[in-house]
Amino acid sequence: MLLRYAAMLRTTDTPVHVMELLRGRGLRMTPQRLAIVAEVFRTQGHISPSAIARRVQGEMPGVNASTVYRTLTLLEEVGVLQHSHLESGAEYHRAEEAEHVHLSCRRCGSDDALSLKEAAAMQDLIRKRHGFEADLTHFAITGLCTGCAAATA
Amino acid sequence: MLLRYAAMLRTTDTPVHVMELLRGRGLRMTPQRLAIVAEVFRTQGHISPSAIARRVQGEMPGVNASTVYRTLTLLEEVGVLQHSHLESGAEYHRAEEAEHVHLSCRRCGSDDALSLKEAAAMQDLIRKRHGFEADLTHFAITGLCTGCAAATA
DNA sequence: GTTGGTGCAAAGGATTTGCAAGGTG
DNA sequence: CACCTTGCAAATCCTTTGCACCAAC
Repeated sequence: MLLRYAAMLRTTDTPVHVMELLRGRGLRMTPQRLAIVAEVFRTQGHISPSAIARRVQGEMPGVNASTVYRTLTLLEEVGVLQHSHLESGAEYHRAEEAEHVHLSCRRCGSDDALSLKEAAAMQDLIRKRHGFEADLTHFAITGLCTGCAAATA
Repeated sequence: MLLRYAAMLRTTDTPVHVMELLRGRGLRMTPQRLAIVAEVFRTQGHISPSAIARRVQGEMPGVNASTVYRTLTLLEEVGVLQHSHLESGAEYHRAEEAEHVHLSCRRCGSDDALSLKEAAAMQDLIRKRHGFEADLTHFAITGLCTGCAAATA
């Protein structure tokens, strides 16, 4: 079964090292996990657990939602994935793309990102006054994008 | 029925103007709404819908959870309450206390707040580069408080 | 073969909705 | 006495869990 999906490793840019990472911990790579990782990695930005479940089930019928949830939790513990809280709820993305600070417009829904430099400046500001080490990537920042701010004013 | 709870208006600092606000829109003040507003106003900081339901039902048995949800939505539309997204989910608070930027420690759960001045500085930073009008109060900011940051390092 | 994983079914919890009965202004 | 509100019950959603069977290594 696993062999049928091995090709996916190359064609969809799913990192081979995920498999090694799991094996190193005595865990196993299964077709389901492969499909789930591939789905998240293939996604630009973020994707919700239920959306992942829907898509994965589309290409690999029979995959249970509980498997998706268990896998996402596992992959986050292992450090492959990470989730953030957006207006729509929890959303997953590759851990490497975690250095995003989400700016989501509450009016048009557009999604921008703060640069690392800006994020660092904000962190410094918070650290200086509160000694608080902020993780600005975990929650989004809502507001109005340029266009909507102008339209509203 | 309503009269029995009128005293609450004075004893618990529930704003009388809420009643007037509702009446001005052709809406009605009911004992249930009064109890819900009082519960949120009595709370330091924020409180979840389910917690409100639990407490209100404690002092006024029979109040249905659906009433709580409908009331919270209504009171937010009217501008009396507002909700933010914290680690635990959505939480309500009086609209006047909205100028909080929540700093919640992911390790010990402590909850600090950014001052208006700091929040403004951060908003400026974001506005300059992105033209994005950030509302830093809607989502919390996670991270590690001073104590936990030291313990972790 | 071990041991970890998956599907299935059921349980939970948080919200939402339709509707008839009830209360407010 | 209109018409807004509530309670009730049912229906969704999303997520979690227990367990027997199955598959990865």
